[in-house]
Amino acid sequence: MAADMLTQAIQELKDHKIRVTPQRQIILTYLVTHHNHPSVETIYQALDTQLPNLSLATVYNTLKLFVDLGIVIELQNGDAGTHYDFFGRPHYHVVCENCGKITDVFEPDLSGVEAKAAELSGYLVTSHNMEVYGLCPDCQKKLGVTRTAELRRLNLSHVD
Amino acid sequence: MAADMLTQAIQELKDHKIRVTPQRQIILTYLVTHHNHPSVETIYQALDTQLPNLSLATVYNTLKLFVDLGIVIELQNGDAGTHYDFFGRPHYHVVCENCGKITDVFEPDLSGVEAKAAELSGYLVTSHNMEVYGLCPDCQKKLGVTRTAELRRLNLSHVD
DNA sequence: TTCTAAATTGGAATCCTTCTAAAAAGTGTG
DNA sequence: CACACTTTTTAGAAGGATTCCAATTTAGAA
Repeated sequence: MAADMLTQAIQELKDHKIRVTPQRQIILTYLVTHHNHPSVETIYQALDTQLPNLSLATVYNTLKLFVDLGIVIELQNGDAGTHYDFFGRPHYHVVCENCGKITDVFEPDLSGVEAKAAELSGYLVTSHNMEVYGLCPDCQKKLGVTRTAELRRLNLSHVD
Repeated sequence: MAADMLTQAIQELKDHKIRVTPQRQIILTYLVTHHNHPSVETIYQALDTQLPNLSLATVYNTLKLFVDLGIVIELQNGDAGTHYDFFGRPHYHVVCENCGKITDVFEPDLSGVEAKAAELSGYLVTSHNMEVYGLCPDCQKKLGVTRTAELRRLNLSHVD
């Protein structure tokens, strides 16, 4: 549950001797309880009432910290700006190339990939990230595409 | 071979009724023959002698076009700026978290992922991208990390 | 060759992100 | 509890990547 993940993540900060400030707790709580893949701006605005003096720089700093710790991951969806996602459980993302929507898919089973990559590249592998692209159900309807029509179209022109 | 991939990619432009301009041909040729995952700036400077009046905007426009067509893919390596890679053969990338180096790994075998993601998300899936992170062999030496030492370190503090 | 839509150019403008210096707030010690 | 020290936050400036724009040029078709 959410509370567990929060305390676990806060413990992670303590383990690394990183100060647990109100800003960090509140940003972390936001991320644990919202799975909308927020941008920096979204987080900043959402927390305006809780932390009226919160600085954008702090949001940036905090997110970078969380990403370095592996608590949070970064994603791009074609919009300007980076989006963030609490990474409590391994999952990957499917991104809509039309509207930018990001959907979680919990079905990793990519465990072998890291070992294989390490073997082939000589890298000391620490993590991986997988992104799948396509059209979300809503956009399929909006654009009136059927699976076959879409496949035909993709073969002839590019998406604007 | 490279020449084949170039003509094939140019044919792709024609099929989509996209004009084959000198700028596009030259940028495409650069990408087909260089596998250094160049940034926009790298491409711009490399082509300065061939196309003295080339505009940065054209490089941006052209790369976006190629990405939309699926000829080229975008990657980030932690540096500022986006890097590009001709996608003649399916492969994925291993990125060094210390120096930003990007290494190709040709061993997809992720074919099932798209179908699975489509099934679980309802998206009409068109492509996917996989990135693996770690420390490249050079940085392992430079930093004097052994596999076990590194794993221990990763458990205790974050990378700066 | 001529015509038209598409592409390119170069510079301004925009927007995301980082930097900086000063103030504020944790943490440990005596 | 006060002190000293370090980390963190803040606000705004600065930086840098990318996009936008109007004017010019060009590719490709008729």
